[in-house]
Amino acid sequence: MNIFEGQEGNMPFVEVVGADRFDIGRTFDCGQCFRFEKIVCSKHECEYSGVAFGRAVSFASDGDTLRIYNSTREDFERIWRPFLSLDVDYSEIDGDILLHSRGTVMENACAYGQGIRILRQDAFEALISFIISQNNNIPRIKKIIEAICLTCGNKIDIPEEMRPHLSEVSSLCSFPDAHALEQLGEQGLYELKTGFRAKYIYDAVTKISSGELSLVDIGALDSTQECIEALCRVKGVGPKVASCIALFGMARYDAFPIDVWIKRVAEKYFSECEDFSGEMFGKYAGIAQQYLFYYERYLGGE
DNA sequence: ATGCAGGCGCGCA
DNA sequence: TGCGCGCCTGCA
Repeated sequence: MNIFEGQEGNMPFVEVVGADRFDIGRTFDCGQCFRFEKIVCSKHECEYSGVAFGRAVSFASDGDTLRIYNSTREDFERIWRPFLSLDVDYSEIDGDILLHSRGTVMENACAYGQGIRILRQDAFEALISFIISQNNNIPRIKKIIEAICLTCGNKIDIPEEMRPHLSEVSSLCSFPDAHALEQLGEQGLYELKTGFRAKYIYDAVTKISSGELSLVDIGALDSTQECIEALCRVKGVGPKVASCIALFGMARYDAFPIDVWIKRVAEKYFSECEDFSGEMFGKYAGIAQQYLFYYERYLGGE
């Protein structure tokens, strides 16, 4: 994997050549993050852009070349390489998953989802986003998150050359911190159409800003099970949401979120298993889950 | 129109 | 301890 830097007017970019098992489209379209959109009229084969870690960024691919717009080399090393998990060996992971789950279902799912990367998102953003996701659909989840960012996130300045790489729906605001959300109050959160989740979000942000709950500490706990239990102390966070936060916000690859799609997978293909759980799939169960989820949801399992 | 969308909390045996 | 129901809202 070779890294190059370049410049378009005032906009720096980084080019990554030869990234193995990395598919932008699948990574950003598999439902793990809510602030990235496909750029329809892109001059690249595939391009997704959005906001993460307080920066507007665009990821564009042509063959095995990935271009990251509006990023310096330093940003790439510090933010985008870990965010995209480009330092993780997915051939080893896929090998381990297939070792644990022999059979055509997992083999097909693994092939179909080839190139999906579990992003390392900001843990706080993941906490709030997945509280919002409960009993909800993806377009509305995205709408609510955008409204939250627009209301109390910080405006992000971008070089003019970045414009064509951004989606119109992007508010160009950072995801707010716990303090900013707390200022909104439960009522303010409710007015952003969060519905019955307003009290859950408010409980989360008050626990975070008071220091009662530390995502850094939770992320450092020994076992993923402990992480999930600690996250479940927030109202409105149950096993599924906590597993998503651990998987997508803390790189706990053994966290295994069980949602309706995975329940369908369990019934359809693993009905003979008495105790279907993440433990069947080994230390990368969460990534196996993502393959199965993507396979069932976007291919209908056929 | 009614059911549903990547769940969870609560009340009730 | 376990299970069923109601929930904000928008969309088909």
